[in-house]
Amino acid sequence: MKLLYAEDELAMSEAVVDVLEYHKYTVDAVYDGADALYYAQHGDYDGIILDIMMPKLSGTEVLKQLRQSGIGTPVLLLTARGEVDDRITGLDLGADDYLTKPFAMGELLARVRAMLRRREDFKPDILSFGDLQLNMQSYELSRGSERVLLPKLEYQLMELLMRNHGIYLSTEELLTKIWGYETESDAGIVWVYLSYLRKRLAALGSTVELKAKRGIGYTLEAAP
Amino acid sequence: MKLLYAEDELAMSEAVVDVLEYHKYTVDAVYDGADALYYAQHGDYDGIILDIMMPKLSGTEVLKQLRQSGIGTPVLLLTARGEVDDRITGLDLGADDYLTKPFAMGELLARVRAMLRRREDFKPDILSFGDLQLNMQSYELSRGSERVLLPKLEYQLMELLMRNHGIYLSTEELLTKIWGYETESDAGIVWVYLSYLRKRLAALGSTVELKAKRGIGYTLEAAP
DNA sequence: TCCATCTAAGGTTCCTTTAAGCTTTCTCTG
DNA sequence: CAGAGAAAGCTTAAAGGAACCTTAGATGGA
Repeated sequence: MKLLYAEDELAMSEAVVDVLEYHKYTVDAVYDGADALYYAQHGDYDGIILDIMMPKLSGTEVLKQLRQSGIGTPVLLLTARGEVDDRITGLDLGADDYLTKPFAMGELLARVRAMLRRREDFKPDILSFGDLQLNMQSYELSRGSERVLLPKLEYQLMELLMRNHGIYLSTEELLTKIWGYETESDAGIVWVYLSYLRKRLAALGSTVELKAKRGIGYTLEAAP
Repeated sequence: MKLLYAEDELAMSEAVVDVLEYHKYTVDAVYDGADALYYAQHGDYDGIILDIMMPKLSGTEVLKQLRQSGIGTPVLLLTARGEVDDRITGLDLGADDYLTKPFAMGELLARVRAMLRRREDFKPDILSFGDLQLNMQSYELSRGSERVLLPKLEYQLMELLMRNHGIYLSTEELLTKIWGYETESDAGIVWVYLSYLRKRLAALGSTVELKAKRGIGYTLEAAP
């Protein structure tokens, strides 16, 4: 799950990013409204968290322009106490939720989860494919009674592959979807993690194979 | 989906090309009106994006000459604010849509999608011809329960032939459409791949034949 | 100190291309 | 109209290289 977080106050931003990343989200942080708009339009995010008070472009303005350009990514607005008018404006403009500063991290997480769930219509907590189950709460990959706890990146890669089984995802796609829009890493890092995942599949004795197709990409395949 | 994008401002061009390619379009970029016209007439594009203000030949002039030479490829015009007259001219000349600069990338993408959809109506994920099916997501060619996973170039060739069954495609046409407009390879490589495909058809026991017509080209034919 | 992540390097595989020899079809000429 | 020659088309084997894979060890944060 990839989030964009726009907040101009640096200390605040770092704290929130830490918490979100700890909870396995991929987070791109930006520090003003102009960047927020640019990233939201160019990147491929599952959700956006916008502070309202920002340099260059306010959060509400970013939201307005986003919706005008036809981008429906769910947005959570952060409002300072007393900015009630902005809050109302935000909801009118198509925000999915708002949160008043200061807030508890737990509450932010709950709102983010709710926001993402709401959009997906119905998001089960367990993803299945072949003889495998991926628990999205505990990050455990299991086959019958065998189970492993996946590290963050392996989990994200596995989730992406399971959601798109049967469809080939290119190295570049995996790279930008997991490592972020403007990572400096190259294809090699993806190969390393694909290799890690194959090892996991083998260790679990799964019948699921991670297939590569030269020049096309990767996909999961369940042996008969 | 293959797009031609004509824009003289380099920074702008690069940004847009990035976004379009990220969204899986194949993009050829040119930087003046003369090139735009040449490429549009000689290449095979699903859509064309034309800036109006360009060196050598304006976007509207390019559009006019294109339509005069009987090329109906959908065109999206980019107009700077205030060039309203040009915009109207453009629509009269047969542009499919226009977009005023500056624009949001999301909006551009939406317009491009709409433009292509308008022409294509609906694009299925499975191409069928005779007793064959080609799965465009898994790259599998199948006849009943028999199936093969095609390598990239064989797949592209098969897709092209299936889309144009009954129409003869010349060696040069196949070469430029698959290997690209300015490849150094020659006809021989096409023959090699046609031969590979024949082998695939035989292995699947298909009734479909890949016919050659000397000096004309190739097409698929389903035996009764 | 442990664990997740990344870098680097060497190894492997499969796709693409080249090249060469063969067959078929067309055309030109006697 | 027959036959030679040329051009186009066909097939296969094998080289070459890019894409892919794996591992070991470095790095850095908790």
